[in-house]
Formats: sequence, C-alpha cells, structure tokens
Amino acid sequence: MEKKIPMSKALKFNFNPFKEGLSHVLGTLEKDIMEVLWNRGESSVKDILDTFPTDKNISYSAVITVTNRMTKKGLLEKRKLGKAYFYKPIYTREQFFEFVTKKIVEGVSEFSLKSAMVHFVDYMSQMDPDKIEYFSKLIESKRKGDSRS
Amino acid sequence: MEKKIPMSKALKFNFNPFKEGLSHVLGTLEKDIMEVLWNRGESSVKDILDTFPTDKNISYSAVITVTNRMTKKGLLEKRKLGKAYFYKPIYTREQFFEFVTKKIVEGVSEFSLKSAMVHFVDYMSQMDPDKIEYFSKLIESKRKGDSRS
DNA sequence: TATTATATTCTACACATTGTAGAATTTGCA
DNA sequence: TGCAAATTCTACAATGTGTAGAATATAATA
Repeated sequence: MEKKIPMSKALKFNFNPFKEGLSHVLGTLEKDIMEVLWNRGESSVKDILDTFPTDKNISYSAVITVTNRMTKKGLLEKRKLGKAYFYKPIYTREQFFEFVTKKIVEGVSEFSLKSAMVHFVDYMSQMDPDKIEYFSKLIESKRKGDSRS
Repeated sequence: MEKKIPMSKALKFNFNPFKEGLSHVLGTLEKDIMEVLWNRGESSVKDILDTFPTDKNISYSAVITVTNRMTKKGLLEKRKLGKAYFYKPIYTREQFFEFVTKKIVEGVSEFSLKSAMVHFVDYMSQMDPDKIEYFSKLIESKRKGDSRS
C-alpha cells in the first residue's frame, strides 16, 4: 500500500484582531514553534524542545502533534534526516507576513472598502509623518504609471 | 435573589479572510439572524423564524440558543415585550462594519504596516481610479490640518 | 382559576481548532 | 539483534458554532 502523500493544502488562517504579532494568526504553541524554526532553520522535534525554557514543560508529543498539524495546514514541510523528521517553514517569516497581510487587506477591503480607507489613514496619522509620506508616494506611483487593468 | 444582569461584554470576533461579507466575521446562522434584525428591527424568535424560507428547517431552539449567545457576546440586546423576548442589534449595520473594519485595519497595521500599505494600494489600483482619488484626498487632508498629537 | 398554546431554559450532541500528553509501535544505529 | 529514540495513535480539555429535544415556565383566555 502506497503511503499517502500528505497534500500540503493552501494555507488557511483566521485573524484575531485582539491579539498581537504572530498571535493574530497562530496559537501559542504554533507560534513558539514557528519562531524556533524561523530562527534556527530546519529542526527536529528534539531541537525545538531544547530551545524551550525548562519550565515550559511541554511534552515531546505535544510538539510533534502540533508540528504535524502545521504540516497538514501548509505551514511546514517535513523530511526524514537520519532517524528523525526535520521540519521547516514553507514560508520565510517575511513571506508569511506578506501572505497574511495581503489576505487580510484584501478581505477587509472587500468587507468595507470605504471604512478601511478611513481607518487606515486614521491609523497612520497617529504614527509619525514618515509613514504617511511613504504611503503617499506609493499611491502617487500607482496613480501615474500603473493604468494597466 | 437578584436576577443577574447580563453584562454585555465588549464585542470580540475573528476575521476569516477566506469568506465574504458578513461571513468574514459571523457564522451562518448568526449572520442570517443579524440580517433579519437589521432589516426588520427588534424581533422575537418567532419573527426571525418566520422570515426564514420554509425549507431552511431551523428549529426554534436553534435560533433562541444562538440569539442568546449573541446577546452574551455583545452583539444583541434583549428585552421582554409581552410574552416573548425581543432581540435587537446593539450596533447598526453601519456601526458594526465600522467597528469590525477599524479593528481589523488596526490589527493588520500592527501586524505589518508596510505590507499593509503596499497591499492596500495594490488592491485599490485594481479598482476604478475614483477609489484612489478619494483615498488620496483623505490622506492629503490628514497631512495638512491634522497635526494634532 | 384551570387549561392550553407558546416561549424559555437546560442539556446535549456534532464538528472544527488548538493545547496537551500517555501508550503503543516503529525504526535506525551501535 | 537489542535498545534508545522517534513516531503514530488515541484521547481529553476548552472554545466557538450549528443544531435540537425535553422539561419547565408563563401569559392569555375559556
């Protein structure tokens, strides 16, 4: 019997606006694991566990269950190296942030474009002017060159 | 024994970027109920059920359970009128969209401001130029007058 | 006031997601 | 081949949502 090839589905996620950083998108353990993998690259479960503070008290099983779920969800890739499986992120940290941000921006724009515009500008206006400056430039460049469909 | 006042918690929600419209934020039945309440105003469970197509086959219990959960979540208010409870949205449709959009925009900006800017502009540039026009104006007005704080 | 129609509450199950881990099994290297 | 290490399997908890039956409460009316 052929081993089933674990189809890496397209990444799906929810966005929780009441959390921060990666926790907008990932559970606590998922997040910890992603951080480790982005920081030290392809790692085994043991590697991951070793980076956790001792008082964290997470079991080997807990980690392996979650890494496998993340693999199914299209977040990680795994391959066997020697005796153990090694996991690595399919997306770099930057790609992941890009991907998530794009989806959310598209989603919220579809949800309510006008509100999105207003609140986006509001948000930026509370930041330093550089931000708005940068943003204005982005828009200007779109308004000019970019008239392709 | 005093009746417990059902503290209307602050509205919490997740945003699913892979859905559309209200379904970004609400479950199917929740959404159907909100639509009814926004359309016809304060309504009893029976009222709500009556608006559902016969083939929908949702039980009275199902609706009442969900309306009560939505009340706990800070989405609805209820009060007794005659024999039955009547539910009404705490937020108007517009307020709700505003609220959700604001939270998501703030969330995604916190998540990754630069990406958010880029994708937002990208998204708009695929829309008609009016959108960008409107947006530019918003920004301009911020850049001028609004230097408070 | 007793009856009845109707509304509510309670409880519970299903499914999905995430955190968690023990037990059993497999496997690779010494 | 045997053992240590790793994996798989299974399972339970909590949360959110859909769903509904049974029991109970209540209001209107006969």
